[in-house]
Amino acid sequence: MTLSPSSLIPFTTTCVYSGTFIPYYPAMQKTARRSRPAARLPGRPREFDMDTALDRAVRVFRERGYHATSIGDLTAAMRLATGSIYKAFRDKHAVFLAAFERYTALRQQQTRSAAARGANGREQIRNVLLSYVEHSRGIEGRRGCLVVGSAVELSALDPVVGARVSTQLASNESFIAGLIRAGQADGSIPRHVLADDTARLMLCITQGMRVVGKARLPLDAERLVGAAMKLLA
Amino acid sequence: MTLSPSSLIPFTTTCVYSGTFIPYYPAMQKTARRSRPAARLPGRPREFDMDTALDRAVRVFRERGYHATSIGDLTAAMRLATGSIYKAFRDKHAVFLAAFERYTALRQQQTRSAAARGANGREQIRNVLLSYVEHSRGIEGRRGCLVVGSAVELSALDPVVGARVSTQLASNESFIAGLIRAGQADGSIPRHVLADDTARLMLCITQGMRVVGKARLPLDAERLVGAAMKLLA
DNA sequence: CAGAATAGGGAATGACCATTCCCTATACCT
DNA sequence: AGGTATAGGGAATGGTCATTCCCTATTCTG
Repeated sequence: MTLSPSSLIPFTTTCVYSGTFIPYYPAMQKTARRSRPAARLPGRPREFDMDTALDRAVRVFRERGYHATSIGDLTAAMRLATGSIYKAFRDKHAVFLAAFERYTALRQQQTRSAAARGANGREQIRNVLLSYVEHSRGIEGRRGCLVVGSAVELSALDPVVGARVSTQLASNESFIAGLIRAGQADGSIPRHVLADDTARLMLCITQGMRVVGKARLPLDAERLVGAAMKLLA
Repeated sequence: MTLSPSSLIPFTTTCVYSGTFIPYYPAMQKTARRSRPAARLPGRPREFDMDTALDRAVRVFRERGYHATSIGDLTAAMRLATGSIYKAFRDKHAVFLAAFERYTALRQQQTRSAAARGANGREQIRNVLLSYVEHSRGIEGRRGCLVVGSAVELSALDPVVGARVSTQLASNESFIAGLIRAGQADGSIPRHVLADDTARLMLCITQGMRVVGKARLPLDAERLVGAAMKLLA
């Protein structure tokens, strides 16, 4: 699969992934929306755990990006044979999208639970920022963020991934905006703070930390967040 | 040229580009450090303009990244035949490095000249931030930043590019730190502002804007920079 | 136990890509 | 004009990659 040749404007790409995304999964098992225990599907049951396999795919895609990851890299990381991958996913692109979903679901969970540990809006934002620094630092930071990676490597070439990335960023931003407004309601953040502008700026800060962390510059959580909290003054 | 397979830690890559970087350029012409007019080098002179060709390469690499850019994409963009590219550069990697240098030189120039239009440290920083937003917005923003792209796509896989990226980010950061200190000296920025911490945070902001802009979220210069200037309060 | 349906695994396939080869063209020098 | 040195350009090459094929294995149904 090749995504298309050069020039960006006019965007004359003959892109395969233009239409609505259909989550394929040939004979998807275990994701049944039925009541538990899930009614057995016909045929031999899948032997590997989908989430475990996707976690491994996530790791490779985070480290190598989309284009530098070969099916061979995926078979090694996911511990599946070529045929098995193509039995479970339409193609490499589908593996990537599934990995992306898995990644964002886990990250969203981590961010929300960091926020939940704060007593008021202000502390919740501080915790979210601290959590971002921790994920952008050291080994974890070097591994990279799949959203940032997709934004940079694929947004302009692949409309499907581009849409997912935008959705994810918008969701992150509005989560922060919500925390700011909550803080204004509970009195921990002054009324004169512009929630939307500040949230967008904080989105830039968090995504920027992932870039800086990937480039191995050291990030100090207390110092960085300490400075950033001025935005809520 | 393939950069290496999977796992990041331990980083067992057999990377070709580990050693010191030698700027190759087989029979580099015109970059002669001699006095003008440059003494003619032996053989047929190069017909194309190196900077023009590199600007075109920069554009492709910004839009498509390193791995998704084929030699065919480069020949089309640079308007050179395959053989001519390999006559002028060792390989694709060398084209990329030359393009990277060209890009960072131009960007540095643009940023410094934006700063120069400010009357004091505070206004210089405002101008730098405004300039970053303008470059991260719209068509230019969608085209992306080669430094951010390299950080995300190559830093972990390619030590040579990784080092260049880190150097560039560090240079951007210390430029900002310098402006903060200048502002404190000229009285436009309070003494209690922590120059280094604030500069690092502003580095995150600028790099984050490139990510957000690449994902096509709209960026409003006045609103974003208005919020960011609180960091200098 | 036969049949249907799907998973596991690995070899085969066809396309594409980075790089090299080689022939031609153009400069300078004597 | 002949020699040397390099550039221009495009065809040939060898390797890699995504994808398909096909054979085997395992489950459920009747």
